[in-house]
Amino acid sequence: MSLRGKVITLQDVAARAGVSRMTVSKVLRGAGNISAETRRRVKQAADELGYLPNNLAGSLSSRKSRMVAVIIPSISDIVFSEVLSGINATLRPRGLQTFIGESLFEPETETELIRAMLSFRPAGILLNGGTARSADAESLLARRTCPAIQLWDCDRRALDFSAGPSHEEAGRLVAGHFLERGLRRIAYVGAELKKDLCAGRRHLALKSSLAAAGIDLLSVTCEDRPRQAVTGRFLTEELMRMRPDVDAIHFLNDAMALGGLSYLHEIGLAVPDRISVVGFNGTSLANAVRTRLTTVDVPRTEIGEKAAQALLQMITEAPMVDSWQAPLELVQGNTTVAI
Amino acid sequence: MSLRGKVITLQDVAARAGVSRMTVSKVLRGAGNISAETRRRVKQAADELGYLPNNLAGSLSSRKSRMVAVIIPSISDIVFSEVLSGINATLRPRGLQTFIGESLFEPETETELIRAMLSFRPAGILLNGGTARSADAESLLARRTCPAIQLWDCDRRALDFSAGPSHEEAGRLVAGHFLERGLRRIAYVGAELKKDLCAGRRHLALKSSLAAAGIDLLSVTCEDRPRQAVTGRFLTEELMRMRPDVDAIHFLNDAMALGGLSYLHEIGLAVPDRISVVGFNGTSLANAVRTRLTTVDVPRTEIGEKAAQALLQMITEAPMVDSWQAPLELVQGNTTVAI
DNA sequence: TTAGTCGATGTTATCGATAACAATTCGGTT
DNA sequence: AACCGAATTGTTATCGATAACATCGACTAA
Repeated sequence: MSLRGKVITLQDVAARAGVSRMTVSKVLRGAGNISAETRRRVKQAADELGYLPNNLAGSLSSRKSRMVAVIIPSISDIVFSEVLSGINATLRPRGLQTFIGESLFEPETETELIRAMLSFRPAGILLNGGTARSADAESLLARRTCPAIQLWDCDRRALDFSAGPSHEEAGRLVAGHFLERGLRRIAYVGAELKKDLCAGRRHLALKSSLAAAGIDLLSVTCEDRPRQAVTGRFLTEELMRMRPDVDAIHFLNDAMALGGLSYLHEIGLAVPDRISVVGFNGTSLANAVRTRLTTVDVPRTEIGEKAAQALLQMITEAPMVDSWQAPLELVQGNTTVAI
Repeated sequence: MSLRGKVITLQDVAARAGVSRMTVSKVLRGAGNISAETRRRVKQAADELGYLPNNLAGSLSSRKSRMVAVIIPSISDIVFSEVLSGINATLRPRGLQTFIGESLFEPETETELIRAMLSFRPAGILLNGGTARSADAESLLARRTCPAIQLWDCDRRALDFSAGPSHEEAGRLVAGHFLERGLRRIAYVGAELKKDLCAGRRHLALKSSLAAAGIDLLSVTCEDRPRQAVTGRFLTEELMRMRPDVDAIHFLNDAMALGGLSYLHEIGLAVPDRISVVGFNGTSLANAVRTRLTTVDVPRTEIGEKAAQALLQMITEAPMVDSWQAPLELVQGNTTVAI
């Protein structure tokens, strides 16, 4: 398909306004000293011609960019999309445009995205910390010419700044919750732990905290099912078959926890009296209409905001710290009605 | 913050491999006839130097791009993120990278995104059809130099191709469902209809189909609350106060329907025996663990795939049709247990 | 009057690649 | 030996902007 003819360039605007290219460039960027009259003429000419600047040329020439690359594992996961909202809300008013890529938790896809995005020489790059990073990705990042920020993970301090919770703290928090209540037959239910490294670290922290108290954590996980409600339900069924006397379960996330909850409800186990259930993320707080799940609330939007603020600081060369640890809060639910 | 020194360019690779810039360019793009030995040397030199092509320069020079711009209203809305998955899955294997922007249903934000993305001269642009489009946006699109595709809306055929359902058909489908069952006290519950034009058209189609059967649709909507479960619940409460004898409700989407459902369950109204409830999207099919809501299923992933396929065709100049209408299916639920 | 200053605009080189075409090499023909 | 065409590699111009500096006139100060 072929679309209209002539592309309007600075030169065309300059000709129409009766000035040089440079003057047009300055007017449109709001740079330099240009008289009011000339500004008016140039703007009018640009409008009349419908001039659209070519960012490829502009950024190439100035070696500056207003684009920020963001790579997250999954767009449909509300967790990441809320982090993204925080990023957008902070960057957009400052004139920076975010470009989003989805890695699907796949290291190769992430690598390709990093390559593609860096090849546009962005003003900054924000990456999710949860994915395993390929050697190629590491070396691309090592040679970057813009600030890089790690999201969602504050334990692994790889780049210029990190914003996210300590997943190890999260694991300990949940362990403490169970131990305080004197629970001892504790299980963990999760999926795709090999892909989602953060979840993996929460799991390990839970396991070792419990081990320190002489408790052996029973983990029911699988790698080939999605980290969603249906899987939570399915694995909980398995768990209850294997060990019907379990009295506490920590789920990888809230979605899986709600799935598990529905099964526990169905077989008549009272939550939290007979069995304690804890999710992760706090997404259920916003979504649930009746069921209030006990969960670890993570300030998702704020993580995005802090990351974006850090980026802005780095772009403007301001001095700064190198990480922001998101506060975690264990929120008690009222789970008597299953979903 | 200042990041390392020298940026590696084609010239550096050329020098190290002992060939000209042009040869390096050809090798790395896989173009032209280059001897195996030269290819080897060039690739090795590029690897050793850690060369990363500068897409700004490349695309500027060739006036070609491998980037595809996608603008959706909301990233956290699972509906759009599933469309996106279909797009990504189709384009990525063909070497096209998608860059995503979030318009938040705001015409000005959408306009700025269109401007920013077009100024990178992408290979194509995919836009959601649901948002009102500003005059500026229209004129930017009119002057585009790449194919443009409209997503999620097949009624308004503005661009080079449209992929999505007919929202008017959806409204009629729901009307038919109610009428077949002899229901006559019918209500509609929705939010932000001014922003989401597609929802608005579904609503109007429902209203006029019912009017044709002599039925007056009662609409309970508001503009200042999110299109989510809590709002569905809240508006359903209002509705039931205003008109307790209502026997059918169509909700803007599944999330709102589930919110409404929980309230109906709470006040003891049996669904679907006493009152019929229909959602929209079919997202509940995947998410619900126990509650199966009656809903209009939209093939979200497939919409993304069809749109991406059309784009690929246009890029390669192949002849083509100008729209794909997504099939809709009204799926019966088993709603006896509220969420 | 004359240099100095400032504001407004223009000139030239450059950013890092690719297109289009030119040049070279080389084995095979006649 | 001279020539030819295919395969390979190089040269030059260009993409559309911006940086850095040059210019020019008007106005001020000595």
